[in-house]
Amino acid sequence: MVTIRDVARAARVSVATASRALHKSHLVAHDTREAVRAVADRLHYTPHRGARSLITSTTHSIGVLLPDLYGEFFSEVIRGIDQTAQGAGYHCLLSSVRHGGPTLEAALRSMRGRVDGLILMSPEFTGDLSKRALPSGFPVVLLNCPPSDTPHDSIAVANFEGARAMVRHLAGLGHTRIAIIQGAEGNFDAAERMRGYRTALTEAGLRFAPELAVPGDFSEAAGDAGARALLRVVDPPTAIFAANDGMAIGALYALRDAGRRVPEDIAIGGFDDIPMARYVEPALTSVHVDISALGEQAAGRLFAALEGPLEHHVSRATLPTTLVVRRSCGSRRT
Amino acid sequence: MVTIRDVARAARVSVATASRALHKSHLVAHDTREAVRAVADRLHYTPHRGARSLITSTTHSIGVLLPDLYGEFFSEVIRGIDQTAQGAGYHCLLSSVRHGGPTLEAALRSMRGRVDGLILMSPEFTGDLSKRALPSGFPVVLLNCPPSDTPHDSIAVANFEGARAMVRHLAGLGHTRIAIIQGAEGNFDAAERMRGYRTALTEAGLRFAPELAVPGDFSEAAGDAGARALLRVVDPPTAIFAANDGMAIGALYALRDAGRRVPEDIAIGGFDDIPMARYVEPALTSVHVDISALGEQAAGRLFAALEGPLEHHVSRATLPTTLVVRRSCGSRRT
DNA sequence: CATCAGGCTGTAAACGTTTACACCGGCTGG
DNA sequence: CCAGCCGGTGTAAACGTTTACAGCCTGATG
Repeated sequence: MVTIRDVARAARVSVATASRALHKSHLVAHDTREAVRAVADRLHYTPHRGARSLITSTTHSIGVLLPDLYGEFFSEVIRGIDQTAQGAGYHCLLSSVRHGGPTLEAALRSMRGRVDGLILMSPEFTGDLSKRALPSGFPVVLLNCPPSDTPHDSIAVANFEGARAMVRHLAGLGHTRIAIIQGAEGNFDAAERMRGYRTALTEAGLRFAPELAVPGDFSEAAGDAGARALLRVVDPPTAIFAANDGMAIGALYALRDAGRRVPEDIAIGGFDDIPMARYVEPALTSVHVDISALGEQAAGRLFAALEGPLEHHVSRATLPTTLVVRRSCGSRRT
Repeated sequence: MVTIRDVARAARVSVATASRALHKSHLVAHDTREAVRAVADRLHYTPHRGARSLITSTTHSIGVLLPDLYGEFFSEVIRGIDQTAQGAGYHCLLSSVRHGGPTLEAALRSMRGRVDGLILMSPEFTGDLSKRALPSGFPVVLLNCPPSDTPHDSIAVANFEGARAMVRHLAGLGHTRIAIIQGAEGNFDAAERMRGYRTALTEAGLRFAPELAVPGDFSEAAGDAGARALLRVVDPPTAIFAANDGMAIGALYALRDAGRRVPEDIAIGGFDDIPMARYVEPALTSVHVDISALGEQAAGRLFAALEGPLEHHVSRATLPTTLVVRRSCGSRRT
């Protein structure tokens, strides 16, 4: 391994000068600087990050903690984060907290000392984190986490408003029996979408019917099963709001299989507006979320906190959603 | 920040004993060890990774370099890698090499000194990497990269065999005008699938017709456009092989829009077998790839090289694919 | 001419670990 | 009773950086 000492020796300067030439350039004479840089280049010198971080107590990396990774949702989030991080000269240390695996706290511990800040996405996160696992004042941005009293920035998708808009739209089309296939149990996004559903029902003067709210877990299979269950209730729904597009597509499959026409017999709406939504048959009405923007903003907030930790006050942002009407809800052709 | 000195002082032992108590436990008396650990716990001590890596010249992280992140393909790969890495006590430093962004070499440089090994996925990778950007002997596993003469392990999906099996199947159903919607230009996966397509044609006694090979880029929109183009050729195809499922779904959309029935008028096959494939209408015949296994195996190979660098010889593995026949190709109902 | 400023460079001390080496008892075996 | 071993512990040196401090030289100012 070639160290800065080797560079200094080869360039016939001291290590101090070498170090300065490489990144505090204004303190060193022009010729010396160029000479050192040439030598460093020739020797393929790369500074040892560990040693540097020992001195500066900074790593130029951020940690990204996600729940189990699946679907294009996460790759979009990661893309947004990574893009912003690269722009700021940071690296992303990624870790997923799987259900069976090590706990959130263990994951946090293992990241301590490796990262300057953290983006934590944990829709099932219950709240009391920073107390134990993190140095107080450690920069953290919460992504789609349930609100908590911890003093951290947070960014979330407007789940409530999006779901509400969808259900309001369905009600506006004259539906009175509107069902929901819910997201995963204990999931914050799922809970918020459910809340939006109920609120929209009330606002439309409709009563919440427990038999029209079936459980799900965001998978296509759950949408399939959910739709089948809904077809069996005594006074079946004329519209179904699936808490994400995957389940909506599963539901489409089940309805087709049962001989129901969409949207003529029954309307369907999803959530997320994944790219595929407009290509299924019928094209899926959904709630559009700019997922990579979610990642970008989270990273952006984190870097803001990192670069200027002065006068930082906790912010809670919400990423807006927009209703995208296509054929599956029957309002008009798109 | 609480250091090992603090722990040592609080436990009334030397730093050496403290250090040993924490991970070379057999060298220290039972009581001392427990005492030190209790203190470390109470103080929330976490070792400074930089300092440790300075001594051991090891980081316990691996770098993961991916092309632009999109679709569920990548989140699956990452999932597989991360899972294996966590099992081995490693972290993943993730970076994507975007088209407009910094070059592959820059990305490699920025990872130097931060990671013990590297997983590089770059279907457009041209070959001459290790020479300059990496210390020689640095453990690298290549994922879906074009074969090169660099002395690195590599793992790839059996693109050629999968595509060949698909096209052979279509030919076996009696189709003689079989088209392909190709993957991205310059992409190795795409090229291999194309090669499988041509080989299968030849094996079936069919002639390659250039007008039946339209370009694409793995996106739904490209599948849409590709299918429309294919409908316009003078003697249109009776079967289409789309180089991935996204394009196949785009093609389904276009065909439906043009009033063609699938599979009665025209058969369709995809590649990847994404979860959604079985839920579209008609259910999509595809080539199944266990994507997360790809990541797992890559990580596995890397750790094998890291833990025991002795007697390591370059290996090239191929992840098998299986043809999944569903309704879209018309052979039978599933 | 003496002094001083300021640009440039070098010396050496830190940062938090791990570990080679030395040390110190107490026990065993001759 | 002594030599030697061994389990348990401490001291201090390394790892590769950054940076405070000091020093040197040149040129300008009094």
